[in-house]
Amino acid sequence: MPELPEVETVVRDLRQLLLGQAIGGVEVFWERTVATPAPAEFAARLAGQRILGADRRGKYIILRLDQDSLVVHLRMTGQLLVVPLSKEAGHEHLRVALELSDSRLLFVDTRKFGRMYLVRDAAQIVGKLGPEPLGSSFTVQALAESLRGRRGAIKPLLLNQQVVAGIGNIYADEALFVAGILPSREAGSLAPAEVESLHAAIRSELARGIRNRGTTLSDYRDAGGRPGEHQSHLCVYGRAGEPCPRCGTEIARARLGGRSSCFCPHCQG
DNA sequence: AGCGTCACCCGGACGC
DNA sequence: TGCGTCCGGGTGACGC
Repeated sequence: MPELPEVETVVRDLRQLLLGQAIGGVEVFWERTVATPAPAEFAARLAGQRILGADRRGKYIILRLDQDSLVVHLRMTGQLLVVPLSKEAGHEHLRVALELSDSRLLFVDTRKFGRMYLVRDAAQIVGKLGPEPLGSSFTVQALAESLRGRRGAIKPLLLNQQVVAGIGNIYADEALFVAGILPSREAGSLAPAEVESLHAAIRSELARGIRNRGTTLSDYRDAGGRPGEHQSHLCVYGRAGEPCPRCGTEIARARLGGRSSCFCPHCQG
């Protein structure tokens, strides 16, 4: 499932593969994948534009074009695949296909959650996101400021993209484990040293995920069709009932804000 | 404003 | 085996 490290990996690949290519024909097989504008306008406006850049903001992929930005969110099961023109285009769960100068860019998405937005300015989609967790504006002070006075649990707050852009369920659980903080802790009650640990853990866990080219739990592939390798490094996510890798206590699971959270009751007590 | 809940999807895991 | 049911993941809409 594409979280920030997977998206970062995809963007790096797209930058290698797509820059300078012009968009030709566009086919939309699942209309709802194109969130804006309507599919007919989407295809007409894309045609003829060149791809000038590929960037990431939070979990959004931004392809910078001559006139517009094509903003893509993969959600759970979306994949952007670059395939040679010579290869036949058919693909299971193919939602959108862009014909380029010397390849095809395919949006494949089994569960149909992923979305594409064609907009003049990417800020229309990503403008309200919080700071990049690996960027210089995400400081200990910025995190402390976001937590101040919050009565809700820390875990759901970490998933709030306006607090920090790009933390998903996997990395939220892992960062809280590394920082030794229970997911149910009241966010505003964290001591300064805990905020500092959490800040460091968020950055180190995301960086580690990127180094491993992302987490592959089921069907994630990067733009070259390869799975990531980070899943074997996870300490608590998806391991309820198994022993904690640090102390051996059984990993527990709880529901917070409608999401499942895995944690070690001893290390995170 | 902040916090919780739900809809959107469907493959896979599970129970019978 | 085959059928039914539930779960999960990110985001935005909605209600309190």
